[in-house]
Amino acid sequence: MNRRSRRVLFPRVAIEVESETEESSEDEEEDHEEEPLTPPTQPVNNKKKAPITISLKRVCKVCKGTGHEAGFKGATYIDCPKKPCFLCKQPGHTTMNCPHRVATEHGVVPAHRREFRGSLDYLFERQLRANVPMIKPGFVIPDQVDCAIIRLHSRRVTSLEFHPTNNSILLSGDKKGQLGIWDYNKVYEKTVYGSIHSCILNSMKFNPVNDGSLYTASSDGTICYTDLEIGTPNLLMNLNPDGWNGPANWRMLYGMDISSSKSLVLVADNFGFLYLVDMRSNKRIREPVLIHKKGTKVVGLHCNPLQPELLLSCGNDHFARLWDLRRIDAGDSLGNLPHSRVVNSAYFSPLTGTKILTTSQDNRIRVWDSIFGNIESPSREIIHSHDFNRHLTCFRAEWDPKDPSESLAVIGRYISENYDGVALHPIDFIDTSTGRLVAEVIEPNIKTISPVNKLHPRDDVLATGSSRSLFIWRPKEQLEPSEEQGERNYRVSICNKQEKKSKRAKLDDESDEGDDVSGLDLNDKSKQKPGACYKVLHCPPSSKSKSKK
DNA sequence: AGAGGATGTCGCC
DNA sequence: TGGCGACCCTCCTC
Repeated sequence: MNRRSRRVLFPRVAIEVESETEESSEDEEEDHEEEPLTPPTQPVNNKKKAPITISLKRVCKVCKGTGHEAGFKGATYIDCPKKPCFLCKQPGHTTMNCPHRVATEHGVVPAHRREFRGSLDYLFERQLRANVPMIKPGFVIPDQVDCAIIRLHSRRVTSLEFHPTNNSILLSGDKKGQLGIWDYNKVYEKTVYGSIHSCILNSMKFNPVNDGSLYTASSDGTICYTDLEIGTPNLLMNLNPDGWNGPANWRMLYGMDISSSKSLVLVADNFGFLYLVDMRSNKRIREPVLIHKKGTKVVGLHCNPLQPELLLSCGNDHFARLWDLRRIDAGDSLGNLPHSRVVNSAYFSPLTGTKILTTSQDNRIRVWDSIFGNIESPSREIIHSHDFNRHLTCFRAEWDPKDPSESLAVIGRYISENYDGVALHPIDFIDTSTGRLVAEVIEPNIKTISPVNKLHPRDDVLATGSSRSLFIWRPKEQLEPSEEQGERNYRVSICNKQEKKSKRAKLDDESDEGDDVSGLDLNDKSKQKPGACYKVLHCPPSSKSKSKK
């Protein structure tokens, strides 16, 4: 086709310009000013082509309407006013002035006091209530990055687990199926096993009788059992023995837990089925059981810490479900916990196992105070921004296993806040008994969202997976005081491309530690060195200057 | 610096 | 029930 005929066939182009002369100061319109806009001449032979309209009006990126704009203005995001609030999902206001955003109570919707008291309530009062401490201790918040490992993984982190006996070992799984092992007390001691799985490592659990080995479940449809010293995976179960036969047949494993008293590995797939594998014989026992709506993903499984027969599952059918492992059959759950959208996670409380904490895509964290009562509605709903699934690992609120009152939970936040001109996504510590936001933890160098968080079972330590990097947080008061106010050193190890690049530049003979670089931005790749100890500006949540307009 | 791609859920037909 | 487009405050690579 020559140039001439191309022009003839091209549809008519109309141009709309902003009518009212706005205070068009620095805006991008000037770019268009001199453009030789296609002339709407020669409308020959273009009857069938719809005219193209080029609009120079300010258009909202979200609703395409005029008169307003949505998007980032500096570090503050402006919502489209025509959409319901992005946080609480209610119409009539935007996230910026959502009452749940600025209130420390974070939007708690308590359940009505129930008059009904069944026999299980009495059982709870008689046998378990005495073990539940009534006085809540002060929370210790790990709010200062102590060390970090940048780009340990080549894809985003999907799961984290602390070693059950070695206090400073953190395991991490990623979207590629790789397994990272990091001793954060010796920051530069890290290993990545690249051939455990072929895609997303969704869940990992230690063998309760051998803490040197790990069970992992993956979207490749396998469970692997790996000795951490050797790193060679042993295939325990493979749901796709015939390879790829299209998405309708490819089975992926998500939720996994271990019932140590029954010596079982419990794992569930993306079609709603639960599989039971005996840990002694490494054989599957009984047929898979449909525990959620057929064809929907079961994303979480959790065994009750005190009652070995109780299992909690959650999934994409908008339910968390309670099961009795002694008689588990399709449709025969002990209880169903309804949600309005997908349930990302559901956990029993870590000590007594009598509470349930769930995270749902509807931007709500729900708490059931007693599994023995009426569980049709939660005791509390806590509004919290975590509605995002694509591109990111799902957000999950997790209990602090050290909190004797079983009320503190940690969860990353999707929505950003403007901290001194930088958009940061905090990690929230929430008192689930009141919904109060106990702390929002940030670090100016972590500019990516931190959906994966794990609190240490014994130490006051928080591990965070953010994009491909890992961070270890400790309470400020437990760290050495800073030399200058507002600044602190933390140890950083940088991996992957950066490491290779640095080796090429013959920097690898430099000392691993003590390489202070003042005011370094970890995102500024040109200034990075491997194994350096960076001095960063500390921006504590208490002294942050949130700009709330 | 900016475009493009990977990616999961949901509602509509 | 299945296909498809919309969602839309990501993050990485080229």
